[in-house]
Amino acid sequence: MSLRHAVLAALLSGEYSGYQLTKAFDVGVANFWYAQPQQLYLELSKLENDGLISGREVVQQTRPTKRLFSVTDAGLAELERFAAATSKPSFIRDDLLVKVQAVDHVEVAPVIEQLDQRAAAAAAKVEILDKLLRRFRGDLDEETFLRDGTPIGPYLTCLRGKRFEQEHHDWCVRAAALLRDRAARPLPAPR
Amino acid sequence: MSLRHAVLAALLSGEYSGYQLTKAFDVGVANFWYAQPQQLYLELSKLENDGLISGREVVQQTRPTKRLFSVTDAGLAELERFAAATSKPSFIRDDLLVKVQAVDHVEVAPVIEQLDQRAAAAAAKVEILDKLLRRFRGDLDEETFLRDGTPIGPYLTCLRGKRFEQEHHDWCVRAAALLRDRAARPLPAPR
DNA sequence: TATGATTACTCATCATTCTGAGTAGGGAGA
DNA sequence: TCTCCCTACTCAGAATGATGAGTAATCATA
Repeated sequence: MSLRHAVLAALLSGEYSGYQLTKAFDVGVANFWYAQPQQLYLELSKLENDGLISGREVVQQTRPTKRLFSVTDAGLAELERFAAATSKPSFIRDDLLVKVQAVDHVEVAPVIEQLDQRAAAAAAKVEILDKLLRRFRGDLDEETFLRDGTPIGPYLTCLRGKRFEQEHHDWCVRAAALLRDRAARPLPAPR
Repeated sequence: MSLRHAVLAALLSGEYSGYQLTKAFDVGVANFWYAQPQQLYLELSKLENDGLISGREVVQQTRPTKRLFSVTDAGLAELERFAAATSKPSFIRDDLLVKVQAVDHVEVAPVIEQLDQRAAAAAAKVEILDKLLRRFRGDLDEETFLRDGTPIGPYLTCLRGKRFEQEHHDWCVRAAALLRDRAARPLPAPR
């Protein structure tokens, strides 16, 4: 039950509509959770029913009416409780890694292609996150911001996300180059 | 539907019983997937029913009888198909990151404590994976192994896992130190 | 003046993962 | 000898997440 808390945590940065959240979940928030729009809308209504967030309608002339949500005191208390509870260990769960694991026994070409695609996507993500980080810290340099800037939470998760993407990128590039090289040269037949 | 393929990929390295797999899923295999023992046993029986793996009973004197599974030709074909299909984007999904995201609004102490615990766990994981990597490559140095060694798949995923844990560790240590420092000094009240 | 993209959401259902509770025998240490 | 831990598994059901198919109005582009 943690999309729940991811949404709560995301709403701490201000009021958001479901739609805006779906956008945020594509960039910043995706550093610690990811979800489909439908899941977000569903979670938002559950959270509202439970009184952890409250929504207010905003009528717009040119666009459909939207509902902006913000965290209630009960929501904050729930986050407090959640933050103090023990968390599950983190782990990677990645289709592509499964494919690489099997690469000695299956066609390499499609795997290499996917590694290339991933590398490109990760690089793009790094770019985006870097911009986000710069926007967070304004004209402060990183060291200063980390010491005194606020909010520090989103900055730290963003930092983690950027590093993750960078590592992912580097690994993809390296693995792709390597597999390409091995495929080009004759090798002793894999068992 | 990918625990399925993770299990298949794991079984490529040889015959395993369900129990042995649960152990492997705690170390090497956890680099690309993680699952509870119960899930593994269930998945194994499904895979066997679908003819993707076949099991043989091994009676032991001193321990309970076990079943060792290996990938069938159909299983290999399924992996082949899977490897060529497009994969979903990877992302972090981590409770602790959610907590850090909210850290400006909740008690820091328990979050810091969890960061410490995570850092320690990640360091231990790095150790384990490093040993695994050394065992994989035997007396070859890394460069040579990456060029010519086999199997290369497990080595690459292991490498990725190690990097992930290392990054995770570093981030936890840094974030904990930072939050500790900020908590010790008086700061402008968070919004 | 179509066409497609964008904002803003909803509903239903399926797939997957997680959790708790058991079973059963052997070995090791107090 | 009592208890706990390790091997080796099973079953059922709850919780969580993913997917497909809509609705409906506005706006920009061709």
